[in-house]
Amino acid sequence: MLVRINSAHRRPVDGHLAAVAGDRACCSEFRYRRGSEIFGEGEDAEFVYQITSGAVRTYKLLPDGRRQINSFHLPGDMFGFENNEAHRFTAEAITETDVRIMTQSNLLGAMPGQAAGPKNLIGFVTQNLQHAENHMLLLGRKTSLEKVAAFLREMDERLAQPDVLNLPMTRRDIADYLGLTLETVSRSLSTLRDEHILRFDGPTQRRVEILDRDRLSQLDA
Amino acid sequence: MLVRINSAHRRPVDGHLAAVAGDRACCSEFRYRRGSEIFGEGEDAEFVYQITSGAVRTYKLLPDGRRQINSFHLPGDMFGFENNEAHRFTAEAITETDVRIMTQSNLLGAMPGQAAGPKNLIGFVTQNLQHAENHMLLLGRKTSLEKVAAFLREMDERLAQPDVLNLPMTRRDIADYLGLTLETVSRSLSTLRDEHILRFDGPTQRRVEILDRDRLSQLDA
DNA sequence: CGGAACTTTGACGACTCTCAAGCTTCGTGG
DNA sequence: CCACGAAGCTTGAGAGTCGTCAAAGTTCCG
Repeated sequence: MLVRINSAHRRPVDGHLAAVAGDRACCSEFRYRRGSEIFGEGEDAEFVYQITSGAVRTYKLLPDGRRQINSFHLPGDMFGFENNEAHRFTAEAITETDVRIMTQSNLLGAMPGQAAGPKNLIGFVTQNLQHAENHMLLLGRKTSLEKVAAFLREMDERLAQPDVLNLPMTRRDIADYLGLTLETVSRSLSTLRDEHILRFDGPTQRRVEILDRDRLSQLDA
Repeated sequence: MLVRINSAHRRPVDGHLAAVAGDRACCSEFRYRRGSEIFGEGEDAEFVYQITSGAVRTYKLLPDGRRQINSFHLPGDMFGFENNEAHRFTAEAITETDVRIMTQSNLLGAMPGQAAGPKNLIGFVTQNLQHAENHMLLLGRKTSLEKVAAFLREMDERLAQPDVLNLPMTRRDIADYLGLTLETVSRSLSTLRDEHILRFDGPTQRRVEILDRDRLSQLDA
């Protein structure tokens, strides 16, 4: 379910979309409910998205339902750019999520064609590629504990947390990101808790405090 | 070991590098011996490469030596483009390999800044990203037999073989590409042979004839 | 021609998955 | 605000897929 929350002409205040597009022809804002689909694999790619709040998962499915999550997207992240082709994966809101939207063609048209830098389209696609390359190493060659440790380090870094990680995704999401089952994720987290590398904060199991970043790094190969 | 085999001003006759660069400022040619390194992870990215004959593997290593091969590169393929940064993985010649080389800066300078199409840099990086996304699904969620079947389908398609696949890589290379051990790859191939889905051609085990593409596809999820 | 590299196959083991049960948390509606 | 049902999480026991270790045969290359 999609709810429009702003006028189509509201101007963005900061972030990549504005930087990339040169702050023009931008952006509608939309809100997606927890679990709702933003776009589906195979659909024509009409828009590019940037998260203002919430979190998004992008994934592929096998015919029998096995799922591989490519990446999690957090506030500030851009996703859905497809270079004038169909979406190659599905995007869903993990929690209630607000996004800015602009059309792919506006983004392309607004792009000056210059070379390097993280703010242009090549830099954007290259960042995704780099993440995918690192993730292939994780999926193909790391143990379950190493995978979970790497996941926590990634979230720790991306959420830039002073204190407690507030994970938006379920154990199953984490499992499908790491190529594990949710039980194995749970067991690995329990192991890290027993080793006093992390602790769970409060009643929920989604709030995690990293107690020992050094040992966490050691575990991640 | 690197051997120069052509004048620096030989003009390319076809393929991506020429198309991308607009057929100018191109290309020296070099030959690499079996197993020699073309560039190393972390090195400054000076050149972009296109294979004229042979095969190349690109991979990352964990500190303890576990290896994940990102991709195999075959004649016509371009690799090594890094958008003005350091190489993110190592590239090695699998067999004796001839490549065309041009500098990254020439490639960037020669690029007109326009938008879509598979022949420009964004299209090139996007192709790599797409391959990586498919490979994450394979690594995270497919069984050993599905992985080997997918590998054979990929090679069958890319080598565009009328008859027999002549695989340049060892079982260990295949294993490190699929996130398996060489023994598991060997066992899976034997299973496919026993099922009359493929047969080995001649004395070597590197020449494979696909006997039943339909059943091979079914096995690949 | 000889040795190194590669491949296959077997036996065994272990890491991770599957299946299951029970508990906790969350979200919705009364 | 509380209650209830659904969803999420943990933990255990057992099984299975794939990895490890080992040995022998084959191919390749100098």
